[in-house]
Amino acid sequence: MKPIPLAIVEDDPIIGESLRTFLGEDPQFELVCASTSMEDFLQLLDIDSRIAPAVLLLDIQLPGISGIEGIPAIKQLRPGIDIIMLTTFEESEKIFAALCAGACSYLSKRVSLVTIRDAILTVHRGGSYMSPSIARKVIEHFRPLPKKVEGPLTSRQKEIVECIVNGLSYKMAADKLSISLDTVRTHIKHIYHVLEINSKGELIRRTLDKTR
Amino acid sequence: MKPIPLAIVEDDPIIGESLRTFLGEDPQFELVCASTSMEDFLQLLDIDSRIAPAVLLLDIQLPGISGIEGIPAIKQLRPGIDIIMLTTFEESEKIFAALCAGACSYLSKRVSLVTIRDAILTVHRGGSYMSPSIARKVIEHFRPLPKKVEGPLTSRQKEIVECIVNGLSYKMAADKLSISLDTVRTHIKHIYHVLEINSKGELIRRTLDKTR
DNA sequence: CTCTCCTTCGCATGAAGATGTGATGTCGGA
DNA sequence: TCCGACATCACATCTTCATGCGAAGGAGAG
Repeated sequence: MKPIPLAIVEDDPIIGESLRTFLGEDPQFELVCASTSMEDFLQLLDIDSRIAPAVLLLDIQLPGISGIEGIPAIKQLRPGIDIIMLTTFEESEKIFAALCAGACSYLSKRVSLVTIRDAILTVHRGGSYMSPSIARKVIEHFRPLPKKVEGPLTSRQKEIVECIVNGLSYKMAADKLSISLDTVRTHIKHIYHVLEINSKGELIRRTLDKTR
Repeated sequence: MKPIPLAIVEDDPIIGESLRTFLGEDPQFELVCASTSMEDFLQLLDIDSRIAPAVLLLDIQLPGISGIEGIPAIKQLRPGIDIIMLTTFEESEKIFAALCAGACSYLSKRVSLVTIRDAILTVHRGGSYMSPSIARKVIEHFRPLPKKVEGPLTSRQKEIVECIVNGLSYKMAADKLSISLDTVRTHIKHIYHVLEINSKGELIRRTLDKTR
């Protein structure tokens, strides 16, 4: 098992030192880089392409460019890198923003070094750490369709629409639903009247807009 | 602290019994309902509106209507309910589908009863349980815009596409852009070739999918 | 300067869609 | 039992699309 190339960006000297010591001595990791600011880190990655950490421990609160703001740049320089955010406080909004920006996990700095070590291993295996509250927020965010705008269409009509939106022609829809082409036409006519539209394009747009 | 009204839908008699016993004896919970099928559970909720569990333990694999399939109906009858999926195997795809459908957490049946109890409490406090692997999938799913898919279209072609997606016919697009109908056709032909599609519908879908 | 890409336009044909009129059969409520 | 909503099918007509072929002028690269 090759050691996991690891990078740390942390401006707090005490926490930084403790991370470097603990993780640096662990043969599972190879500490390839330890910066105290986003600027330094980005410059390092830019000038030396050999520095290719697999996992990055990143302080969310940094002087200058913050951890969150730096994520896009990091991802551009090292697309495959897994980023674990280190947070002093569990500020939901910021952690959430970090996840959106491209972080794949986060940890409170108050957790034990062993936990951090385990988190790195987990992330490197393709997993992710998430606290219950953040997990809930994430779930609810990526599923913003609890209130389904009840379409005034009958169930059969919805089936027709689904076929059309999925790219089927009238003929193909007719085959799929085992009805005649003319019946499909009739349904479409009714649907257009109800929705007050008059083209396939509008139907697709309308449906796609509401679904998501 | 009032006990948390709890419901269980689990067809496995052994697991169901162990859940009912352990959770039923815990004063933190009030077991208001324990069904062995989705059909039974939905009927119960439908005929007796007094049954209002705050948290539902739901087996993902049920005879008849599965746990996942039943979630929308459950949410319709009891919109505020928090659903914890119980899974025998950690089938990523199914768990993911469940989360999409409206579950807010999940647990392997192999975890301890204490863990299940804690999960219920966590979920009821507004949190969520997620395993590392699922957490990672979720994060990556709801953030599908790390690589901005640069449309391989020329600026003129993008104008054409915009017209079409906005519901204009070729004729209307031609008027709007002050070019001839045949020119619009030509552009569309090129666009179709480049995008490897062959219908207006696909163009609209593709464009709408990428934009958001 | 030649070559390629982009934009513009024309013509032609067959397929797909939009829309009107009309008909039959089922099902559930008034 | 009659009516209305829904689903099914047919025929007709006109519009819109998809797609092939061909062509000309301008901008930029080599």
